[in-house]
Amino acid sequence: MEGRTSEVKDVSASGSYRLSENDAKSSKKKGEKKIRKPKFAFQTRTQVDILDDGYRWRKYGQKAVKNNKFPRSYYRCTYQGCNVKKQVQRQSKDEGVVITTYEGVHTHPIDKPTDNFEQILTQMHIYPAPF
DNA sequence: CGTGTTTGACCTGCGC
DNA sequence: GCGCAGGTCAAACACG
Repeated sequence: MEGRTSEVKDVSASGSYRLSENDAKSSKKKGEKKIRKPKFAFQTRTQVDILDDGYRWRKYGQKAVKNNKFPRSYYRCTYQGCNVKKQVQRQSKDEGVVITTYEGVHTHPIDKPTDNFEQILTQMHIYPAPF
């Protein structure tokens, strides 16, 4: 299987919901105008968990979750200054359903052209933090 | 040669 | 205080 088999129709419909990001990093100062890291959870209907959104990702770990029978994959952006984290988890009920969670925002242009996925990225840009 | 992937070990927080 | 759970990093290896 080549190419991206990512059907984000579910997301386009109404499968995108933002989660509250609790950045427990700057717990020293209080008046710090620290921007929180927006977290996005995408439900994608794909056969493979390797969702290529156009960015470079480096897997840095794989742990199993109790709620899911399948292990969760942890990815991180390899771009300097772009410490964006991505997590991919497969549904135990439906192997065809993959949950992609993006944490943080990219500070660099895409390195690879994407078809409908680029559209999704545009959508997530429309969905800023609920602040 | 560089990049990315893989697995295990390690660290921290919390519960009891 | 110890154990468990979850999460992260590092070294080595494989591949282009």
